[in-house]
Amino acid sequence: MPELPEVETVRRGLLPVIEGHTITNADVRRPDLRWPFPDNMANRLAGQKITSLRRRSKYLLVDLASGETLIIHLGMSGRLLISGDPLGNFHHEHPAPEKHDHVVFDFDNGARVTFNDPRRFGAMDLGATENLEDHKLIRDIGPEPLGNTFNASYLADRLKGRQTPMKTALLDQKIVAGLGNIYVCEALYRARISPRRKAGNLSRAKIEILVPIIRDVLSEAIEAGGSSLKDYRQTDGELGYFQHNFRAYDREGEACQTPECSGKIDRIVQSGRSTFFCGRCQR
DNA sequence: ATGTGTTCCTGTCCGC
DNA sequence: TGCGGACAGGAACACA
Repeated sequence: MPELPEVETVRRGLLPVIEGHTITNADVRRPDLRWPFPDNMANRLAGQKITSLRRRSKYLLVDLASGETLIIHLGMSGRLLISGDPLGNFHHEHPAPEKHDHVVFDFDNGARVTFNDPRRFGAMDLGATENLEDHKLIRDIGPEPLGNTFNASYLADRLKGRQTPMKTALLDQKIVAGLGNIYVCEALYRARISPRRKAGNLSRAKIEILVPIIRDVLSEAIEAGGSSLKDYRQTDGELGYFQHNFRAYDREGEACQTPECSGKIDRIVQSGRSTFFCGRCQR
């Protein structure tokens, strides 16, 4: 469920709490999430200092002093919760483990980070930091949408000849990293592109419009998440979701907000997932 | 290679 | 209040 902006928000919230700090203990409370945890994960984490905390697409990359990187994916329902008093705001005890608290990390500064994931579509793995680009989970992912290599020329090239609908193309992590169901709907809505439009048929002009819109949608969401970070203590240290106003997503039946458009938001299903769009202004 | 459907798992919500 | 079905922010995998 968390898409790129939510994962980035989690990264930013976690950064001041764990970077430069050492994991004193990792409590691995079940053998797997989506896949089995790597061999000996708890021992490979214990005693390790966090040298940096990065993000690639929807993956959090926790670099360890050992030369390994902990790769974390939140799946649909994964959350990271911070407890303790790492930033010296005020004191409280760690809460007792709750249902679906699968991995608990304790740090030398008193912080505790708990990975909670009811549906267990999340994942964790360890890989050599040096060769992380070649890791199975990372290697085929397309460019970061907020980076320079994601531009109209690149996207045009990737969409060329594709029969798949635009909705599906943008959800494909090999084409562009980090977009999920919500932000694909939002970007296509703002760009007035039909989610059913065959990817290979999208005009160059529309691609030129779409690329900066994808950037805007994601940047705005990160900013909204960032502004909620200040208050993360009040929200029980929960990182993973935040409130955001969507213009099309989950607005079935509501009036289209596009100026001069008298349409309403419809819901259709594409490759098994809900798409929200306005059939009147999105072409 | 490209496109599509299925699958993993739990929780919530809505209609009867 | 209970029950069944639809649905949920992901993505690997199997198969046409």
